[in-house]
Amino acid sequence: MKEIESMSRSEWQVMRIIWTLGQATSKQVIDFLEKKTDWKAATIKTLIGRLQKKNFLQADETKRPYIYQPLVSEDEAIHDNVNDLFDNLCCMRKGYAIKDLINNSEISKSDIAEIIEALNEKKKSANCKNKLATLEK
Amino acid sequence: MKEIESMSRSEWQVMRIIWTLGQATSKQVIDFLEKKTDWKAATIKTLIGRLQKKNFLQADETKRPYIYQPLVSEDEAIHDNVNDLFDNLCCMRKGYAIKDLINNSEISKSDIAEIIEALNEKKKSANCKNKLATLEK
DNA sequence: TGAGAAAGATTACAAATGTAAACCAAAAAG
DNA sequence: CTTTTTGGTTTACATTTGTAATCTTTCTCA
Repeated sequence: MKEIESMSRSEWQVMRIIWTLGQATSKQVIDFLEKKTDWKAATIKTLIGRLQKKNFLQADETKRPYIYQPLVSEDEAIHDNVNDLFDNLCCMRKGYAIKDLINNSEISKSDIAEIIEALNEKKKSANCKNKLATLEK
Repeated sequence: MKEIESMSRSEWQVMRIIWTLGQATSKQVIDFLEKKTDWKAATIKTLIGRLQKKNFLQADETKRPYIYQPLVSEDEAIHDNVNDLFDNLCCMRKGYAIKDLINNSEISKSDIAEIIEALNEKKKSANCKNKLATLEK
């Protein structure tokens, strides 16, 4: 598995664009990010380069404006990030955080249904460690 | 509001301990982290110092082994982090990610119930933007 | 009270990151 | 075909981060 943790915060921004578009040319990435941030084109180019070096991005170099494609999926990346955040979090807080997250997220009705489904499944096996236990290795 | 984003990954580890304990002496932090990581005591001291400088930690200096207290709550920090991650994520993916998160988390039965409650509330107002809309500023 | 241990402060330094200009090669335009 | 523009590569440099040793001030215990 790839080390998502080694992706820096600005690199993450670049990946976001490419994930959403599926693949993209540097121009596309630059156009989007110049609107959203005040980075110069050169900066974004650097970021793309680093992402390639770190093997998060791959360029199809057969035709000229290269087309960059992600080598990690957004799902995988989000998964790693969130889990890293939630790991070692006592379950009371997890519950709270998930609720908070849901309250702040737009989700579709069908997804809501699926999540409730998953929760009902969970209910069967729910059990909880105490606060301090979460600090142990 | 504080800029949680400026907390580095190792600093986050330190905060974790202090959040969980409520407050802590450097020794407590060091003891925990020396078990969990291979950082030297000096390293952890540096991290504590930086957290103070960044105003995430405050030391009660009235008595001698200082007692360090968080100046941001764990809930707030988690909230900022997760939301930052989920922001600009199209809602299909949010749904998926939340489900994934739930599947990988231990949560208590009562929290599960509360989350389901929150979801039912959400259901009423569910509506969704498309993928590309998430890239706009 | 004096010596050693513990805690806190200062200094150090390499690697990663943020930020970008400069340079070079390929494509588009005239 | 030359010129211009665009995309890609290299180089640059300050700041932050990871990692820690050392120095200094307090405690503590003999």
